[in-house]
Amino acid sequence: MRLSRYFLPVLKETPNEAQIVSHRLMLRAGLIRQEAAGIYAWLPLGFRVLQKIEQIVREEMNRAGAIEILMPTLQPADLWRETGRYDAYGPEMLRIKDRQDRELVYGPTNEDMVTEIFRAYVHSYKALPLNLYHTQWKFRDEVRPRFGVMRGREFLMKDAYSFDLNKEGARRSYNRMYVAYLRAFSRMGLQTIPMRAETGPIGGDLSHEFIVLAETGESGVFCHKDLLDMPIPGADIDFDSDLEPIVSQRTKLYAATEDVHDQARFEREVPADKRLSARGIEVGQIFYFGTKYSVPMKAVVTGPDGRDVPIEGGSYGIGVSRLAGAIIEASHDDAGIIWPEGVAPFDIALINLKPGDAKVDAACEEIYAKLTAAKKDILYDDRDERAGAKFASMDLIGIPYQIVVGPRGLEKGLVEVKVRATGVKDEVPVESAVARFAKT
RNA sequence: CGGGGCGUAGCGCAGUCUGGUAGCGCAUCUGCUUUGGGAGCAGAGGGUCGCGUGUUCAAAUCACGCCGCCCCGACCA
Repeated sequence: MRLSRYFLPVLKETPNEAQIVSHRLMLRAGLIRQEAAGIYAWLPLGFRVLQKIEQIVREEMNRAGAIEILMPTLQPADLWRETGRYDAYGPEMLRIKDRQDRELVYGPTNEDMVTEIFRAYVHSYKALPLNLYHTQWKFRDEVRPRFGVMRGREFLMKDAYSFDLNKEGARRSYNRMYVAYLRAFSRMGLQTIPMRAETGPIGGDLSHEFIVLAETGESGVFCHKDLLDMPIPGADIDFDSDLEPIVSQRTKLYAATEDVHDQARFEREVPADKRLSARGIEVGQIFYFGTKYSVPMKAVVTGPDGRDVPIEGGSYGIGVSRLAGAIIEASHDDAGIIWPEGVAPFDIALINLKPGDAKVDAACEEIYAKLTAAKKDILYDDRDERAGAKFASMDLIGIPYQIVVGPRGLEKGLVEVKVRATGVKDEVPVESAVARFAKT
């Protein structure tokens, strides 16, 4: 993409509504535009990041055996009356009437609807386990939206729903999501720690929040430091195998958010030098809720013994739009965003320091063409701007690598390759710059 | 929803207390000079001062009402 033809409205100054660093940087780097309290438009660069995050989540969900669908944002109110949630959900749920006076809600979540879909088609235990998911916009009319996309009212969420014949099956489904989440967040450059979470009226120990440690996190968190060094399961992990060892290796160590934190137990179970008290951002939550929806909605399957049983369910959410903010909170410096490679809007920034100079233009065009042919996404700054302005905006938008091409270096046949995260710069011949990125 | 704050050009702000024909910086446009870490000079364009009602000869400024946004708390992907 040539920057001269792109739409990248970067701001030199910070709009005064933004207080936390991720919000400030998202506005300054031209990722989002606020349209109302807690409601944002995604500009080209931000939309690319959102799509990268969504795609990683999709790949890991598919790998874990979940099946993608797409449910609507608007849902009939009657569906919510079946489970009693129409009244229970409260003013956080946006209620709408259409021209025929039919009642609709803008979905804050999809347990009711997915259960409706399930019961319409699935009647045998042989079809289980089943896990259906989608990534769709949600609306929750938060009392106090804040921190940009970190706590918006409209937000993009991946939500998955598992259906199993019994508790043992549900546990296996839960474990699959647990492992898939570890992998997904890791691919986004995030270190997450699964922590025990509130489970609601169903109880049990089957709910975890996935927490990213960050100073600006909304909740206090407490855990065993060894959780920071746990290996992430590889792409070759067999999701049909028994995942319990991977899960219990973590769950046996203390980890809790302040909501469920037990200081006495923390001190009893964790040696003093292993105790970590910090702040964190919740980027995902998984939980098992049993027959909470299947009973009222009569989502039953016929078991091997010929009797109908309500399915055992779980749901699993990832805040896709929130992740864009959370990643920035976890990865930035004074100059701007530092995108991890997996979610960067472009792979490489190509900076032409002197557009109009035949040799510099030719070198840039060659690099641009070759790396594009190598399937790299390049943001080519071909604008007629001063060098300083180009460096500053590329640092701000945080593309992981910069290739800087100017007349001074080209005299010696060299271009500069800069790593955004470390600031390390190498002067290398054009061919090696291309080779360095074309091979991976 | 309780408490606090803000709304003046695309962005950041001054002007409001003490009413008198709306200003600064950045950005934008034109020209010249510059050109390896957010350039300089000269010129230009851009505002029903959030909206409404009232007070007044006169309202960004005073009064009342409304709307929007931000921050702190109670609640949540």
